[in-house]
Amino acid sequence: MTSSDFPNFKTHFIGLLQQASNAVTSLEAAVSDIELTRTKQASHGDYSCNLAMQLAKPLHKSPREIAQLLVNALPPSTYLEKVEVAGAGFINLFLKNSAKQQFLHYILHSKNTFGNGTLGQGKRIQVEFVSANPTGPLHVGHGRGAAIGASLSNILAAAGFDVSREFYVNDAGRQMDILTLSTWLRYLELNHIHIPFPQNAYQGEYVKTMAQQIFQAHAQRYVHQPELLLDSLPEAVLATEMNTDEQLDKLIANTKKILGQDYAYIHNFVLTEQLGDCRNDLMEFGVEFDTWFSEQSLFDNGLVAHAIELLAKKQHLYQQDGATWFRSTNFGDEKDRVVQRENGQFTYFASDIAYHLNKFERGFDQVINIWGADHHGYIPRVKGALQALDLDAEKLQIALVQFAVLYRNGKKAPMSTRSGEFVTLRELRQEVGKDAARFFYVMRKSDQHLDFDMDLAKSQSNENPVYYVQYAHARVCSVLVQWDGNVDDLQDVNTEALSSPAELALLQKLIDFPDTLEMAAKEFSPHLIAFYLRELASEFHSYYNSTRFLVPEIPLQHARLALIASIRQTLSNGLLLLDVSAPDKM
RNA sequence: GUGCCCGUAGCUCAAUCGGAUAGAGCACCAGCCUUCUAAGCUGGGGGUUACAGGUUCGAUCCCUGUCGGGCACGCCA
Repeated sequence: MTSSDFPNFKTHFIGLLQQASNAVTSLEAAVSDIELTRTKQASHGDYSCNLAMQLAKPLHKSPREIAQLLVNALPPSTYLEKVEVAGAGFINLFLKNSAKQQFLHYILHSKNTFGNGTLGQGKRIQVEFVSANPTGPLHVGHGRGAAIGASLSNILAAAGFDVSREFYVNDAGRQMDILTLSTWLRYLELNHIHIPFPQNAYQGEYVKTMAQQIFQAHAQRYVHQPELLLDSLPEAVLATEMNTDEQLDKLIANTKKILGQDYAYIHNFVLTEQLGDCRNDLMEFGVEFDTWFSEQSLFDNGLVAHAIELLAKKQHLYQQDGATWFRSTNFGDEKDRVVQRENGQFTYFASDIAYHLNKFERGFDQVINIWGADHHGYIPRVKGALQALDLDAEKLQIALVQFAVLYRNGKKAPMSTRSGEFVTLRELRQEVGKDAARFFYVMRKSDQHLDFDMDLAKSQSNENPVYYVQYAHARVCSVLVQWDGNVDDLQDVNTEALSSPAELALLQKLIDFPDTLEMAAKEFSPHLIAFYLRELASEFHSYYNSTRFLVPEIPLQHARLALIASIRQTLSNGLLLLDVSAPDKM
């Protein structure tokens, strides 16, 4: 038997049920998408089908009666032990033990490709995630998007998609100007020039670090005329504190005027610095991108103006109060949106339209944005813009990740980048470790709120579920080392001896892996992989405690070793999807 | 005020997009190491799925309402 000729049981049985359905009912009454689910109880067989219940109404017969007709019409299968009608009209399928036992050959031949599927059919899919403003270190909230995006990308790749990972760099906006100003003010302080530091500028220590770097490299090179900085700001303000947006904007404008060409240097320095830090941080978290896409480049290449012109040409824009508006209400948005301000500047939305147009022009079959839940109100206008440009908005799918609320010392911790009071992703990694953090993040469904208790995460780092899974992997490795044989020799051994309930349950669990992976890809749900791994590890640990593997009877020993080697392979493949290591020893 | 998300065991979360007796972990109680790793295993108590109706063979899931929590509602990014 080779790895490629093993059928997907689920697909195989759905095909048989489809044939039975065609024999029993007419085309118009037929159910288009036959569902086959795994059973929760062994007495219900391995797979269950509710087709008969769905056909009860159109056929005007009782579900059990239809179920029996379907069973009678079911073509024979070499993998089926028996088929039963049960309960309200379920059709329960029982897999032959031999089919389960032989599945191990498939796993051991497939090795690290076991679980991979063809759902994606090589379609090009882009996943954009994190895309945090490069104005400070990533915090634990960004970590969640990073972990989910990276794991989902891996899952989609395993499911047969051609995945491109992208980080959208917001390097063109006001936030970058505020960071530039903040750094310059700190730099001036190092030159003993003290100007009140605005409350709403970036307070973090990392700003001082960057100022220090500039100071060390260039001394007083960028001091210029700081006395002009406070021009047109009322004296009264200076006496107290600066904390309004208008004051901040005035400071930025003055800074640009004073520094002239040198403004670009500082701006570029802080951007490069923060982006480098971000890239490094993510890399250490196991998250890498194929493309870092610059927002500024959209302006530099005229793509923003081009996108807006295109909308104008298609009659979706109008002028009001001196600004240019996009009629997004025509596409389900609750109000129209400004794309170009009265002062001629394009809005963030305008560059986002250009960005999404560009994504589509790059020819992706599907585009996924992983956004924080606070952006949900933004979806209708972006999809609306795509529709207005006569693009297929269905190709864009937005996966919302709910907020992570951080608790520290039993209290809600602030997470504002501006104030500088936040727990960074780097701190989290150092305190609980990369593996534990990555696993912890995907242990929850992404559209569920996440309570992140730092104290718990730290104190329980030894009880984190990730160690439970890794421990199962290490245990198998340990047994195989003591067996002292070649694992490849187990690929085709006779596995008929695996007949205990625990062994058959484990076999079925392994068979579930490809289906679980496909489901995770379809539903954008990495948490399914994490839960699957924990369940598989649980069944293994239980089996480990009840059964000896290195028994004298060689056929039995080899069969059991083939089973645990397959478990190890599956754990390893699953952990790899989450970028969690699979250690040989613990 | 309007819109979106959510409410499941003491706590943190699942439940294969409407299926059979709603499941795990933590915590609590009682056991298991001279045998392949005890970061493990076995057993136990824990629930009116926020509440009230509705839809149907069948509802944690779909619809309506109430209560409670989060988020978003800018010519900010």
